[in-house]
Amino acid sequence: MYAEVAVNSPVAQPRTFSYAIPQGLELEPGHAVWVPFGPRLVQGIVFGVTETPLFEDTKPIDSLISLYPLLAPHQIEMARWIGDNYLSPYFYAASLMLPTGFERKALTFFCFESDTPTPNREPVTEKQKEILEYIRNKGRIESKELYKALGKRKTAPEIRILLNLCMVQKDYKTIKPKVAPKFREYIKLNISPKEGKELLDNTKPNKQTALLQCLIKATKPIPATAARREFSQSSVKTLVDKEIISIEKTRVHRDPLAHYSFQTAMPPILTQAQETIWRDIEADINDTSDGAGKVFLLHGVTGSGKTEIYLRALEQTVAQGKKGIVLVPEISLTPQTITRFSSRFPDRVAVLHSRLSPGEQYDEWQRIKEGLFDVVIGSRGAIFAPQPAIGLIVIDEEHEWTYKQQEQSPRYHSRDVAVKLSELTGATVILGSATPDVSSYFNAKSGAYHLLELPERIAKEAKKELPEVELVDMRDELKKGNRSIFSRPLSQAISETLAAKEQVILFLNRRGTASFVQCRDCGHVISCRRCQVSMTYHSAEQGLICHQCNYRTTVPDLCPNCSSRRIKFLGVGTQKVAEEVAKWFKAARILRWDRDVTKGKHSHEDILNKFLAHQADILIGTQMVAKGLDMPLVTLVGVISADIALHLPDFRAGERTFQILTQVAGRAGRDIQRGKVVIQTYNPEHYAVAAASKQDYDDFYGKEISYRRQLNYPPFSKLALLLYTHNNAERCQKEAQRLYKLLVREINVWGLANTGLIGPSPSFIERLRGRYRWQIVIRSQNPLELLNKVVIPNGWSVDIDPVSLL
DNA sequence: CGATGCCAGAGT
DNA sequence: CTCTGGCATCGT
Repeated sequence: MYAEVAVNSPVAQPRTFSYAIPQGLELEPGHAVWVPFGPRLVQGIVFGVTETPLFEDTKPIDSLISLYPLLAPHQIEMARWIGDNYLSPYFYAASLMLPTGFERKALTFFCFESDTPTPNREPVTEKQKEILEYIRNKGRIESKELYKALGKRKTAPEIRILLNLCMVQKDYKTIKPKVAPKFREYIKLNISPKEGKELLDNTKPNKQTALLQCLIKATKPIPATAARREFSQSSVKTLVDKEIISIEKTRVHRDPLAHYSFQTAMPPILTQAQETIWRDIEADINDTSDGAGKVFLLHGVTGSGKTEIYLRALEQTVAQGKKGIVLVPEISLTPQTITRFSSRFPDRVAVLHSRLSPGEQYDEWQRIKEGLFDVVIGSRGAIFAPQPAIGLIVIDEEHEWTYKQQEQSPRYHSRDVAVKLSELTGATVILGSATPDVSSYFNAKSGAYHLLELPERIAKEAKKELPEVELVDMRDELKKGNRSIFSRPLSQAISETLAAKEQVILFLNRRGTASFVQCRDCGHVISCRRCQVSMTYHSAEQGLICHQCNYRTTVPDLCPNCSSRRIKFLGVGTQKVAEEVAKWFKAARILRWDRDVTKGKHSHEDILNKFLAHQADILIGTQMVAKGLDMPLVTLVGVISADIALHLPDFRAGERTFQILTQVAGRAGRDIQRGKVVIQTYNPEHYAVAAASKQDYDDFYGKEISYRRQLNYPPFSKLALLLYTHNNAERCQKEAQRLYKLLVREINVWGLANTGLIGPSPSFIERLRGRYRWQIVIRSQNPLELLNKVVIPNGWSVDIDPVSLL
């Protein structure tokens, strides 16, 4: 029998490699194994078992890593799908689903075998004798150590000859896993309490008897470390030697929720609106026939009760004997959120996210696989939790781009993985958002997903109303001589709110560093006439560059729109805003919340708690302040500038702006007070800003989707972003141009008329960590058509369905 | 990824 | 001619 194995190596070409299964080894798909690969031993995952090999000259599998398969059959299917669709090696795709710390390496050793060459041919050279002598002295030596001592360049080829002559032998040693189960030693009494008491009565009191006394009285197991500390090492050891006590190792679980306690909560009664959509979801959860589950897109404004629907759906799923996975954005994984879920499923909730320690991740994974949890709640990667019998997947705030892995090789999107998972397992999927991703909404409208709407906030009285939004045209402010970053309506509103002892959030959408160029009089932004994206100012070249098509131009002296001379480079950060606030509102206590001040593990929590406790009046921050957190005392939200994200050279700029403005506006007045939102902008007439100020998703969607259709952007096409990075600017550009030509040729050869290329052009972030970046975007109905025909050269990264083109 | 092989350029 | 650094290639 033969196994198809995905090996831990970045090879993309053959996706699995064939190995012979040694006699007596029972293998199933999903087993983890060690296999010889090239000159060393690597880890692999068995993807399939066959009678005949797909490759003639197979080597045998070295050994088994896990006694039981680590992956379920549907997970192997998933790994295949991820590998094929995101163009990543199968092993990397599979390792998303493996426990933390699974990946290990094997060391290579050489040992002395014989003085005489076995196929007795040529005499061994002096150099070979020297190496052989060295190895003989050491007996067994690690390859790296040998190379360090004798020089790799000279030694490595000679070693190969010595191996061939059977004078030296090679073997491997696998290093220990980085993460392993944790054990704690407990003391066990080997005699009955009665015998113990008798013993105490007949012995003179000392440390040993004190310990014994303690053990007899104890109601729960006593850890050995505590006993040694309390009563001395030797007394414990002596009692062990006398066989009165023994030390037992017990597996302990590193539990991220160990320090929380939850009160059981009862489900509230659903509102009429909730009840209506609930029936659709309930029907699909109860439908246990084979085939894919439905994908629901739950579009509901902030405070409309989406979470209660998720909880209901989870309860129904559990009632069907199945389990659920809930994804929330990393930033929302607060005690608030976890409590909400845990109080409905006491002790049945596992959490999984990257801020847990490796040990915690490992233990949660193990226990999830054992089926101990009804609900797994976590961030992006939790979609791969080994939850048995998945019946429901919830993705909250589905429009969030943290669900897309961007930085590392399987550049997957959790939403798309969830949809595939539903296909494989029949699980129901609920995607929830107040501002759905345009592509998701399109899918829902076109019938691929099922659209459910919750149009109203569910609360009493004033709370039910959405906040009042005021758009402030900053051009008017300038005309009236106000040059500060606060418009008069905003500074007045801040004063009033502070006077009422309520809280303010100031939001600044500041991402990246490059500025855009804007006319101070008419608000006109210089943009590329071919791509309709704003052009970026580059100080090095003192000019403007389009990051989509590399079109270059100089900064005009006069505004092309109104001929004003007042053309400015724009860009203000949270730091600057904080300084200004301090200057203008001297009495206000200010708190900043952005990436600069959230380095530590609990810093998010600390800042939030401080603000919730009203130890600050004004919270100034970036995206983080916009997320779905309840801050009851906040009655004013000020958006310093709605425009920065708007002019990023990305076709999703409008969507981003709309989402972030709508989300941040939703922070105001979540309690009894009616909230107020002030949005400052130079583009009050821009559809994304205008729609956000009305909190009107349909209006925004209508305009955005027609723009996408017109310019053939997703969802009307699919994109793939090819990125090349290099230390040398010129080589980077050359390589990008070379691949571009190659791609053009392939498109012509295969007649892929509907495949378009955008670029090559420098990335918006031109240089990152000292490396230059150039990119090419493939745009077609299916970029894989082209990508599967070309071998993407070394050094390029491929991102299918990129979430950003920067 | 890590071993290997090949090539060009520097030092002899 | 050898040594070195930089690469492309290979791996079942």
